[in-house]
This record gives sequence, structure tokens and C-alpha cells, in this order.
Amino acid sequence: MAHDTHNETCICPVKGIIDLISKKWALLIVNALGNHGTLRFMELSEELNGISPKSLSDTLKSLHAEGLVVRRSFPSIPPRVEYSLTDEGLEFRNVILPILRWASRRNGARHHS
Amino acid sequence: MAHDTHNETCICPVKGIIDLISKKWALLIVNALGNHGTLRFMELSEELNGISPKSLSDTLKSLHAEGLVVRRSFPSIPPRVEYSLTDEGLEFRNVILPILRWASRRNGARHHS
DNA sequence: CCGAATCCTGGACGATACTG
DNA sequence: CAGTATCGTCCAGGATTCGG
Repeated sequence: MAHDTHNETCICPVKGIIDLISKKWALLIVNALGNHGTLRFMELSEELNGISPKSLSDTLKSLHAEGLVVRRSFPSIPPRVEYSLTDEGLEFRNVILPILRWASRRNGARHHS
Repeated sequence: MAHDTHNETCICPVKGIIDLISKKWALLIVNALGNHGTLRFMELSEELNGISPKSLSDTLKSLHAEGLVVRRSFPSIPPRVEYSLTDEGLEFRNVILPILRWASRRNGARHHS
């Protein structure tokens, strides 16, 4: 047993999202998809500098499971898989944008060597 | 390789905050402090259902290191230590509030059937 | 070439006991 | 009361390999 097997009680409305937010790349993925509308796996890989394929894949699955991201695969050769935000994903993006903006302005400001 | 294992270049303005956000309890602590203004260690403990002293202590240190939380200790017996948000902490709280609200409304909604 | 599946490790998190 | 010390567990995430 361990972490949160049964914790559906108190603060749990936000728990799913906290778990998501806690993923290192989730916000940046959502933001990237928000910026570009639709991106392929590789494009996301390049957009998010330094992410490993597994992390990207995992995070995309989580985002998909939460209903924030759509995955569309085209049976072509070479295969083509496109990711984009659902309506909820767009809402989510709107609520996280202030954070990203605030964070970058803040760090930009203190960026003094 | 061995070149830029540490991609401190592009998305890094937000990295510190992402690390913070990634902490399981950080948002809830900030929110609690925002709601109550000032809380003691024990009060936070009770407010955040199920957090361990170590996690609380760790997260408070991170928040303090990021300049979002103030720690004031009174040399009384028994000891009294109060935590509250800095100005930046308040700003931070303002940008995370939409997330928490959105998350709880969203989950509240889908818990409905 | 695109993307998923496997393996492994660091560190986050929890439980408990203990000190000033 | 306010933490620290210690120990153990678990999982995110990086490196790598595999399938198509």
C-alpha cells in the first residue's frame, strides 16, 4: 500500500489535476498543443527540448486519459499520429497560461547574473 | 554526447516553478495560506489532510527558497512558527486559483451521475 | 523514419520515532 | 509545538531497444 489508494474524500476534486500538473512536462505539452493546434509526436519532441520519448508518450497518455488531449492516428506509411487539445484541454490551457506567463516574466526579471 | 545534458536554455524560465508545481502539496499549501493569511505548522498539517511532517517541512522549505512563503518564528514556549505568503506568493496564488477552481468544478461536474 | 515497450535509477513521499 | 532523523517504498522520467 502506499500513496493514495483510497483518497477520494477531501481535496480530491483537484487530485487528478494535481497529479497531472505534477507531471514535469504536462503543462508544456498542453501549451505547445495550444500554440500549434495540432502536432505530431516528433514535432512535440522537438518543441519540448530534452524530453524522452517515453516521458512524452506517458504524459500524452495521461493527458488523454484525463480527456484533455485527442490522439488521431493515420494508417499511412510512414505512420502519422497527431495530437491536439480537446475542449477541456483548451479550458485547461487557459487556466495554466497565467502561470507560465507569470513564471517566465518573474524569472526573466531576476535573470540577472 | 556530453554536450548539453542540461538544457538550461529555452523553456527554463519556467523550470523552477514547474518543479514547485510538481510537488504534490505545494499548490494546496499556497492555497491554504492564501485562504487563512497565516498558519502555524500544525494548522497546516490539519488543513492538508494526510500530509506527513516531513513532506510539509520539505515543501515549505522549497516554497521559502522560491521566495513565495515567509517563515516567522517566535521564541516562546511552546514554540510558535507562522507561515504566510510573500507578495510573490500572493501573485502565485492568484495564478493557480483558476486551476484549482476549474479542477474542482470539472470534477464536481463529472462526479455527478 | 515514427512511435511504443522495456529496464533502471534518483528522488519524492509516507510512517514513525525522537529532540529542543 | 515544531520540526529533524531515519528508513523504506514507489513511481516519474531518462536511456535504450524494439516493432512497423
